[in-house]
Formats: sequence, C-alpha cells, structure tokens
Amino acid sequence: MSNSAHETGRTVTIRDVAAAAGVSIGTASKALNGVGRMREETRARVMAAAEELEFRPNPLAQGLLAGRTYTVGLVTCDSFGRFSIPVMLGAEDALGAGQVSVFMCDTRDDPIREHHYVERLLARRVEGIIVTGRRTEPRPSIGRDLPVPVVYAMTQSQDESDLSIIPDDEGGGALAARHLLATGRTRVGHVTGPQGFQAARRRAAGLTGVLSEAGLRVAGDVLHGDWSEEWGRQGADILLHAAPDVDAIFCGSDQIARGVAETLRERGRRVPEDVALVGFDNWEPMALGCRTPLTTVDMNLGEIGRAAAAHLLDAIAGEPTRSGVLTVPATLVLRESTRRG
Amino acid sequence: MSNSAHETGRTVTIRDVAAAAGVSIGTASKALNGVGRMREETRARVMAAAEELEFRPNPLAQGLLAGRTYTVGLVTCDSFGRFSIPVMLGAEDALGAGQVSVFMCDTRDDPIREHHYVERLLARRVEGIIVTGRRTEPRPSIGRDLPVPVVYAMTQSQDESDLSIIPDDEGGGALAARHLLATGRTRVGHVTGPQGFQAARRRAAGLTGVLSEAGLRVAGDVLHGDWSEEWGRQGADILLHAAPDVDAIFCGSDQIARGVAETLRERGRRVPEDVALVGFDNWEPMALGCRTPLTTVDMNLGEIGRAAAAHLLDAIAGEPTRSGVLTVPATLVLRESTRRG
DNA sequence: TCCCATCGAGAAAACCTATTCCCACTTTTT
DNA sequence: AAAAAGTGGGAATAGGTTTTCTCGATGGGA
Repeated sequence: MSNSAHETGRTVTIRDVAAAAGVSIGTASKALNGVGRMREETRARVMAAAEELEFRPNPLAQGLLAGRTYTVGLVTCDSFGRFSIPVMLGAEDALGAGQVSVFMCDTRDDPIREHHYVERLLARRVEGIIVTGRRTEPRPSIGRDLPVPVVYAMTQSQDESDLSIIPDDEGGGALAARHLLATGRTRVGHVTGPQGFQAARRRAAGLTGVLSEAGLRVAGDVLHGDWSEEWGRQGADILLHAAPDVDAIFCGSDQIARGVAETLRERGRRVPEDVALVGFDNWEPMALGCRTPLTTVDMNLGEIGRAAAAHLLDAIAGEPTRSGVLTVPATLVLRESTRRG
Repeated sequence: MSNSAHETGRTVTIRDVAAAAGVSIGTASKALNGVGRMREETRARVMAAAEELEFRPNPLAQGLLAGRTYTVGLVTCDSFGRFSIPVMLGAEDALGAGQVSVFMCDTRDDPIREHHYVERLLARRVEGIIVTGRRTEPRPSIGRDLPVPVVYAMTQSQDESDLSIIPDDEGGGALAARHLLATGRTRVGHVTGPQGFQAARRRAAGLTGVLSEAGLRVAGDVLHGDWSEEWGRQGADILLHAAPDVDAIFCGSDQIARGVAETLRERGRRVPEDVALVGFDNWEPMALGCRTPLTTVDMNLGEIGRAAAAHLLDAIAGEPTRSGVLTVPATLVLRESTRRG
C-alpha cells in the first residue's frame, strides 16, 4: 500500500487540461482525439498540457456517452481449476489486445451465485459474457434472451442455440492412437475416467475408431474408473491381467497415466521399451514428473479461450450470431514414454 | 451465444421508467433509492414500472456522479499458476461480498505488460490494486505514489512502505517439525527448493529452530535443489547416504515429497513405518496421489487473498495506511504419511 | 474600394444517465 | 387564514464527446 498521493490528489479532468492550455473543453477534446480543425500550435499546446497533468480521460464518462463499456464478464464454474485458467489466459489475451477489460467471477459451482453474478455483470453493462468451466456433461444455459452475447468455453451449453467451444477429445484420442500405431504398437489398452463423462467417451471413441480402421481392437477393453492416480494403478493391474501382452496404454488423463506407470514399474514392465504410455492433458507437473516423462495430448486450452474471445468480439461487433459446438484441435506432445522401443 | 434480444433492445434508462410511471426522472430516482418523501402509491408505481421494464441503473452514470467505481484491479505475475489462483479466489470472496467487482489482468511476468496494465486499470478508475504472484524474492514495487492503494498478496514488494501479505513459511516449517517430534521422530532430514528462494530458507529456518530447541540438528543437513520430483528422488538418495538412520523427512514442496517417497520405496523404506514424510503446499492432486497420502503444510492461500482484499477495502475506506509485511499462519493437514509408526 | 460569401478557429451548448438539492405547489393541521 | 407538512418537478452536477454557433479574416466580384 503506497502511503502516498491517493488520499490527496483530486483526479485531473479535461477541464483542467483546457484551462491549462487556455482553450475551451470542447477544443481540448478535439485536440486530444485528433478530430476537428485547429491550428497545429493549439493542438500541440493541449497535448502538452495533458501530458504535463497526466490526464487520463474518464472511461465512465466516455462509456456513458458512447453507450459502450469495453468490458466483458468471465464466469467460471471450475473454482479456477486447472482447466479454466489457461482458457482464461487465452481469452484475456484476445480481449486485452482490443482494449477490452475483463470482469472475473467465480461461481463455486453454485447456481444461485452464478445467477447473482450474471445479474451484476449485466448491471455493469458488460458487452458480452464468457462462461468457462471444467467440462463434464453439457450444463444448463446461463440464461436465454440475455441482452448480450454469451460464449461457452471448455464447457458446453445444453441449449443448442448457444455457442460452445470445447476441445476435440475424439481427435485427441485418434492422435494418440495413430502415434502408437506409427511407432509399431498393436496391442493398445485404454484406462480412462468415468463413463459418465462425455470427454472420456469421446477420447475412447477416437482411439477405437483408429484401431478398427487398422483392424484392431482395444486390448482388454476400455477400462472406466475415476480420474485419479489410484484408479490408474488399479486399472493397470486389471489390464495386465486381462491382456498380458499389451504393448501400449493410452490413458484418459496424465494423472491416470502416472498411476499406470507406477504399476507397470512394479510389475517389471519397462516404459517405453515394453509398454508405451500416452496421457491426456499435458499437465506439466504430472507429465514431466512421471518417471518416464509422458507423451500426452494437449487440448490447447489457451486456443480455446482465444477462440471464445474472438467469437465474442465478433458477436459484440454485430456479426451474425453463431451457435452450436465448435471444437479446437488437440496436439500431441512427444516425450520419452513412447520412444520407439 | 443466445441469438436473442441483444441486437435489438436499446437499454432502458431511468427516463423510460419515469415516463412509464408518469413522474419526473428526479422523482423516479428518489422512489427507486428509497429517499425523499412521496406517496406510497407513487413509489410503488415507479417500482412496478422499473420491474416491468427490467430497469438496471447504469453504474457508469452512478460512478460518474459518486466519484466511485466499486472496482479493483487484480494483477497477477504468475501466469495464473497454482499459487495465485486460490489467492484470487479468496480476494474475490471478500470483495464480491462488498459489491466490488474485479478487473483481472495477467502480466506474463513482463514488466512492460505490467506497466501497461496498471495504466489501464488507473484509467478505468479502479479504487485499488492487488498484486499477486508466485513468491520468490521480493519484487519491485509496481509504482510509487499511485493514486490508489495497492496490496501485494503472495508476493512481496521491495518497497517497505508497501503492504505485503505472505504465508508464514517459517511457522509452517515449525509446525511440521513439532508434529514430527510429537510423533516420536528425532532424526529429521530436509529436502527443499533452491537456496535462492526466501520461502525455502524460511521453511528450513522454522524446522531448524524447533529442532535446536529440542537439542537436535537436521539429519544430513538441509539439501537444496530445485522444486521438482526429480530433485526429490536425487535428494532422498543423497540423504539416505549421508544419514542412513533418518526416520523423518520434511520436504519443501509436495512435488519434492513425491520424488522422495518414490526413492524411499525403491530403497525399501516404508512410509510412515520407517520414515515419516511431510510435504508443503497441500497441492491435493500431488499430496493425495502420493502412494502414501501426504501430511503437508497448507499455506491457507485463500486466507491470504481474503486478508489482502480486506486490507485494500480498509485503505479505500480511508483507514490509515498500513505497510510492511504481514504473514498468514499455515496449517498442518494430517494424512497417512506421518501416522505414528 | 466596398460588400457579401466563404472559411477557419475555437467557444458554447447539447447530450449521455442517474443523483441530489431546492423550490413550488398542494394538502392538512392549528 | 396562516403555518406546517407532504409531493413532486426542475435544474445542477459529474466528465467527457459532438454538434452548432460565432466571430474574424480573407477573397472575389462589382
């Protein structure tokens, strides 16, 4: 807390600048905004005065007149978890470049809080709202007929007329599968999260799709459990029992992959020599900390955020409203765990 | 994106409400704000009209008049990492309750970006700024003589006249040490992060302080490395070599603890029977995923955020400006890894 | 040489929305 | 009838932007 000017200094207005430059406020405004006609000398004098006084136009006054606020709301339902942060960063990136500021709120997954925050954002005259969250099943829309455009990022609205931007889970699964086939693996197992998660189902679909094109099936069938290391350990045991000759395991998350890796070590299977391992999320502390650094699928969360922000800005600018679900392609990050054995 | 009203509807102003209720705008304002005197019937009519039209007073106009914006800026230098998020949550909690909204910006650790964002926040007339980041050595002040109060959370300003709120690392280290002594351990090792980090030095100081009170020293000396699992694995090996009879290891982070745990397993030492293990951060995916769930020190990051916000609100309200460094006590979270062996 | 038209510079005023203070008018009370 | 109380309108205000207006100078034509 700087124990400084902030108690004393009245903020400087265009009135002060005009007085200092010896012109009217209207002239001062025109000078500062580079419009209207006046002698170059006058314009320069106003500019100098503004500089001198550290004049900053009050955006409230500007917004009041222009009817715009250059702000958007960002509502997250993930308690700022691991997924929504990169999305937020990407969004901020795209918005910040356009001088748009971001009001942030966290709903703690509470619909009442959420409604309250949306009300507050609308009261503040945000020009648009981005809703982000960890992605499970599609969520209820935050409201029909809101007076501003809304984009869902890393979460999907149940309302088809909303625009949702989510990662391409199926493509990610396919990417992992093709990579494993390309490195000579043919007996690929899959340990992933709960069947209740769309993400888990889609990743599995991507995998099985590619395998069946190659005339293969998932070794030991798809194993659903929860998104934990513990399940990874158990799942690997189950898989080794059901398909002892497995030579690759694709995991639904990096956490699961860590658990799988641990069990593989204990059972004397080397990674990647005996079994190749692919994770999902590219959560670096997990993926890099793994005893054999993990090859993993990166969902490009930042890109999702950027795309959401870009669509929102388009909508604010009056572009025709898009709707439905857009996916952002995933990328494969290669590390030790799938080195050709 | 709701393909709805947002292209058509002019926003409704108090003028519309006044017209609908058949009163002047001054009267409408008084009715809505519960001030002035008028017939109850008139007031009710205005309220009904406002309700009907979904009137929301324009906060820009209100702010312009009141000279207040009820907004604060939150500047983070952590690329929204794991540390600043809980801090932000806590801050938002305390601020949101007071109807204060939060402008978020991420500096990507770039001083130019940071300066730019601070300018933008000031232009938007925020009433205060919270600076948060991962905490290393004290950082440069974001600016002297800013027109608004500033509080640093989870990061420390080099300027002593600034107020910084950081976790009590030394207290956290002491907490861990006392717990280990209380469960009967006497040969306590310490594997932690780089010596360059104040946090690492303070945690070590807390540990050694308690140990020396009990007439003990750190087993195998304090081992500094980086904040990774890999270093945890190495550090544990070094420690087991230097002090083979070690019966407890306090680690500077949960990640390091995971590495340590892995080496202990490989060397045939059981946790907690042979060696007790304490981490730092209470980073749940790490601490719970560890083969023996980790006892760890929680820095109460949310509390740091809440405290920062509370101090900022006080300063905005005109309370005398505080300065210096305030610490928030840490808490010990007990899990399996220190069960009495 | 004189008058009107034109143009340029900058002042003045309207406007955006909501609040607040003051005043005028009406109703009630003494 | 006069004073007091109750109602509600009107205007000022906040800090900008934008449009309109005024004044002086200049130029062209008669």
